[in-house]
Amino acid sequence: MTADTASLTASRSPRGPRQDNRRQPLLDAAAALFRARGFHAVTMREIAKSAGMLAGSVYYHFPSKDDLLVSVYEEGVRLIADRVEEACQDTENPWEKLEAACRAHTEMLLDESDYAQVILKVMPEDVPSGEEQLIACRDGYESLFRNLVDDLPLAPTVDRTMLRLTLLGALNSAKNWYRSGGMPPGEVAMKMIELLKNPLQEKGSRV
Amino acid sequence: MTADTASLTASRSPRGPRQDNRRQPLLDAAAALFRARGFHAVTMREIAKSAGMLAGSVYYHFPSKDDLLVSVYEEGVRLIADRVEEACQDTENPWEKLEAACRAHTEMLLDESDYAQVILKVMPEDVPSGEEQLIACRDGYESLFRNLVDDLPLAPTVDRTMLRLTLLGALNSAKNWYRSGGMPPGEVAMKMIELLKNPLQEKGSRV
DNA sequence: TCCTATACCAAACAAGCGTTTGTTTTAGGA
DNA sequence: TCCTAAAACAAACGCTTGTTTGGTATAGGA
Repeated sequence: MTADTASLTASRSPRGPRQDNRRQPLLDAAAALFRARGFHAVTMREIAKSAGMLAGSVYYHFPSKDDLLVSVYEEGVRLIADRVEEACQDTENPWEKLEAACRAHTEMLLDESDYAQVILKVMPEDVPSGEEQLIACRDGYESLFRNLVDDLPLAPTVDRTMLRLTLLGALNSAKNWYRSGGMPPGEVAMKMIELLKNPLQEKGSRV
Repeated sequence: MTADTASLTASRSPRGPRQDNRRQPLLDAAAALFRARGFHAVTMREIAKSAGMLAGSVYYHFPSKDDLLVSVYEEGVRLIADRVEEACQDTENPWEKLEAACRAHTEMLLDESDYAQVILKVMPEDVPSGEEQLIACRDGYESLFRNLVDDLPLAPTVDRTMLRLTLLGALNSAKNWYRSGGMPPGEVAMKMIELLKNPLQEKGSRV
């Protein structure tokens, strides 16, 4: 029983004692550092030290710094995508679906996950050897929002692509000014959506 | 006469022959490289080579890589601010002022100036020794948009700070997807403003 | 023409980088 | 208890980095 669960938990080779138990702390450390300072400014020695080991030891778990970043990035997209998809399932109303998705998206990017925040800090072109992989990963996530916007009942003049890009651009930019302790991230998302939904001038406004 | 114009053209010391005639090409080369690849990914040797000199020679014009970046960044803010302020002066209408500003802003960031695009690519925290300087510089520019939004006749429920952040965030994010040859940058700006001004649902829409 | 500050080159510097190598510790299965 | 694979260390590798140094061509003012 214990042997079974152990072998199922292991991610690579079923043989030998303790498998990959330090891989996750290493990813965590890398995620925190990449998010805070970007890909090029972080060294393997820093990542290793933050996980309690030496630089050379990292190469037992990851073949290169680029590969480590790709793993962090993909985990980040996975986490935020899971969370957003889950949030969408609470309602059938297209607007409420989009709002829930934007709340979840913004909460992940502003507050909760170093992994998700790496997506905003590290650009695919920063990592030439993994650029295509990162772009594909990010595009896959964004297609989620494309579907949500496509399902919206909108005035026929509205450009849905531009709406999606405007909305995501505005939400993602919040990481440049957001400080925890003030308005919660979910409220940031809702306020931005309200700005887009409602007209800026009152119907009967004077002047 | 020629002596007078020469001494006025010189930017630093009025004594001695040919003054700083290679400083500008150096800044141009740095701007192009920083914009394309970011601060940490670009080396002094690349910048020097792109300007037709050797790495050590750059230090005759700039005391450090950080200082070089700060000079490029400040020049970028100066260029975009001048252009935006100029664009605002063509009208007295608050909405038209903001629209002209956003058009100019977006044109600079998407098309015209390597210097201006450095502002989006390089984050102040990438350059610790110049962080405060860059932040102050950027904040000064953004206060321009604060004034423009403050002058808008808006419904009293509209949060003007959030509107400014949403608008600028959306405009700036266009550099992530914009490709020249398609929609012109000015139109991108106008479409985003229209999305914010007008309601997304038609007044009498069914469903 | 001589002089001086300008503007660069050529070469090196120390430090730090990502990565490799060979060895050692460690823990579980037999 | 012994064995084996996992997972780490310690040290070095070759290379690149930002920067410094000392020397040199150059061009205008006197």
